[in-house]
Amino acid sequence: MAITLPAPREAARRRLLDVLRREGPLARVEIGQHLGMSPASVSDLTAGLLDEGVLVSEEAGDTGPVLIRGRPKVRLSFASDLGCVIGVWTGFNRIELRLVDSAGRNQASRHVERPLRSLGAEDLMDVLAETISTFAQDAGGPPVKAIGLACQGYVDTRDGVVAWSPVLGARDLPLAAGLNQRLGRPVVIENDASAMAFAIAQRDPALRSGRTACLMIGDGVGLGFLVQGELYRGARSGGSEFGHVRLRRSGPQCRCGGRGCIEAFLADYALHRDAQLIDHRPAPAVLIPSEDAMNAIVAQARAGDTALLNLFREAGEVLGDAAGILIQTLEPDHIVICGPGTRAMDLLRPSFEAALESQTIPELRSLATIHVVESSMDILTEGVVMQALREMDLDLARLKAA
Amino acid sequence: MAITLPAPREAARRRLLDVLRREGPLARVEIGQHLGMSPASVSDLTAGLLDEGVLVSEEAGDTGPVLIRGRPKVRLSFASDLGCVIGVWTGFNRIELRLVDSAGRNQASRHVERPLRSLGAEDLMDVLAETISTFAQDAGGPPVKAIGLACQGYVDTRDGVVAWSPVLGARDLPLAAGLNQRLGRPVVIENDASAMAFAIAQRDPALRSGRTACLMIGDGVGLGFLVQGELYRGARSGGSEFGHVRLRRSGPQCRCGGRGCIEAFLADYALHRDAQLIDHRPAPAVLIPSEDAMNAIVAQARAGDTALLNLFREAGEVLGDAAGILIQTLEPDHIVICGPGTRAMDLLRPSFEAALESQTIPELRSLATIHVVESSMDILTEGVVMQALREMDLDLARLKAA
DNA sequence: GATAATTATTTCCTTGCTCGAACAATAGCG
DNA sequence: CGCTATTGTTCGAGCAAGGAAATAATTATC
Repeated sequence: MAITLPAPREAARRRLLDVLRREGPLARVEIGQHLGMSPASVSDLTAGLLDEGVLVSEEAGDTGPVLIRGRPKVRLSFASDLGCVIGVWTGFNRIELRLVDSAGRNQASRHVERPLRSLGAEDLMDVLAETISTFAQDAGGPPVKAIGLACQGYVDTRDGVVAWSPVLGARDLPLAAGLNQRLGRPVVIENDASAMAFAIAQRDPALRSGRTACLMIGDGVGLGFLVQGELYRGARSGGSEFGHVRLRRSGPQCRCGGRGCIEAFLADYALHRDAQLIDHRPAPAVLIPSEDAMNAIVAQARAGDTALLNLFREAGEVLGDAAGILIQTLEPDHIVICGPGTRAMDLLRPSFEAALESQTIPELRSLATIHVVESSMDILTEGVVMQALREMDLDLARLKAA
Repeated sequence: MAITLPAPREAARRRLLDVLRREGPLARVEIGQHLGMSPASVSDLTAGLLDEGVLVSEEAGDTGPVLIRGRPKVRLSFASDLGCVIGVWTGFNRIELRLVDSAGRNQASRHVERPLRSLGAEDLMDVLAETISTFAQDAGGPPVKAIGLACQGYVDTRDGVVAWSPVLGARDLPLAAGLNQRLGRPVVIENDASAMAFAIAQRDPALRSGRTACLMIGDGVGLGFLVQGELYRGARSGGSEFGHVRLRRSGPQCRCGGRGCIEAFLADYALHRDAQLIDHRPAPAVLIPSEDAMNAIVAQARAGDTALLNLFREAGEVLGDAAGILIQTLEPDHIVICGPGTRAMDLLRPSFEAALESQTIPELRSLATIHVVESSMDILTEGVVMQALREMDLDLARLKAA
């Protein structure tokens, strides 16, 4: 029963479903233009997918009055009965959830305040599984076919293992298998910065060509690196732990245990902590400050608080150094700075640009376009859902039946 | 006359010639095993190449008595009349040359002492062209079909332009075109660290799988990064300028104009200069010290000179930091440390390992195998020759006629 | 309302790559 | 002198992909 498709066919199928999910319902000719294939080949491919019930032809009448003459386009879209996918992001004390149908359309979302760190491995997985299934039940709708989960730390995507995560307090945690066991659905896990990089690149075609290094600033600092729109995978199929590169030998404390890591200057918890220290207040108990608390710090700095301005100046400098390292190492076409940390980009920018300029070769620096993408963490779930959907693509017909 | 091969055929041809050059004469079945193709397909491919005169069948008798039964293997090899390729490396005050036949066998080599920095663009290219053609004449033998040149700096391989090189004192120098014009032969240029990485990986199959970051220490410090045996290419098809990543904000002067770059601690010129300064001698006039001078410094340190030991300790620390950044950014399977600078590896190693350990996550660090490959600069010409040969592979038949 | 124009899709055919199966060639071995 | 092991060749099938032309489905225009 398991129909094994030949490799080229399979790759073509993937590309087709990718473009259809990204660009919405498309006619066969349009798919052909996107993929650089002849309409004949597209017809051939789509025939199989229509046959399997993965795709459906759009009803003729629902596009309203047609203004061009000629035979009207028949757009193809994902079948509505393919089921849904849940995307999850686990922060330090928050879980973001999102339900998406197989075409990539958002159906429901929620976020839950819940500290995860103190839990052991089994409890952690229990809590996650329960949160996810509650969300699925509340959302109702079509059955959930797969789960994608983004989390901080060094994630082995292929084997579904969180190899290292200071936030989850985990080492070699077989998270995908554990959740799969509890939920009875396939689970894909991914580093959160990689997921965000992927999601952002889905929205901007320019970022899908060439090499894109995506620095996410938020609870921590992470890097997602894309080559021709695909996530770069290292030796253990994870992303990098760029946030824990040590840039100042005797810098502030990082939650990884080291000192002077990039994120020890830029992450929300670091900025919040150092802001408290400036005011001679005790270091805060909550490691992850609220959005309001962060906004307050930024506002105070914008009002002219010199000590805080200094803090952001130094953070910007570290960001510039980090971007400089990426430029001199990876020779990227695009540098994207994203995540909640971009809320203070106006404060970071002067020192960021100065640092970047002082340590990169102009010939290399000028190749890389700097993009600042203001993005909250909920886009993350979008990214990891995309990943899960792509993983499913080859099994859609089978999953439909299940 | 220009026979355009379809893309898959072309790729298959490349792979076949690659493996034949690397593994020496091979029978069709053996090629099939290396490439994972059926003998039938290999026969089909080689038929064309034999027809064009690119390959020849080995004479039957010259393997001596056959000890296995069955139809004897007929090994295929590159035709001997395909001509040669010259590989060149330009150092600060030295030019290395090497003549190689199309099968990759070394035929002659030479090195010339010649400072290149003070020359202008035109003079530089004149000198190089003259040196190359003199070498070709002296070496005699089959006609030279192409030239591969490795040089320091940021090299755009696709367009053949040296975008930036403090050693050559060049900016946007169209070196490949200039030499092509003077020599009438196709010229391929490459960053020297990339060329060395490629050459080293040709010798060790392990380095051709997964991701290999190759740090070359010598006149300067460079990085060659390989993914599945192929050189990583950035936005402008060059490698990186990793040697000019600034690791210490107020470190020693670098020849790029900045301060605290990786190579300002590790390159021969930097170690030599700082050794002179320790002895309160004036900074040396010659920027690139001789091999003897470097050996003397190393010997003096090994004898217990504390100031020099300190110098190497600090250099090792920077090397560890550099490797740490690579590990946390690229998640490589292999880190190779190579080049003349490995002569002092015993002095660098303790602080190298301490620094590496103190700033990398164990889960990531343990993935990467550290290789120290003692290699002088002449292996470089090998690497760039390989590149040039590969560039030629599609035109071999045409070049044979020319 | 008939006809022309236009666009989408399908059908059919060709090309090119790869592989499996059958077959030829060759040499050791009993 | 068969038998067997191994290599290499030939031929045909299968498959992907593209192009030409036929077909289908509309709308604009007269």
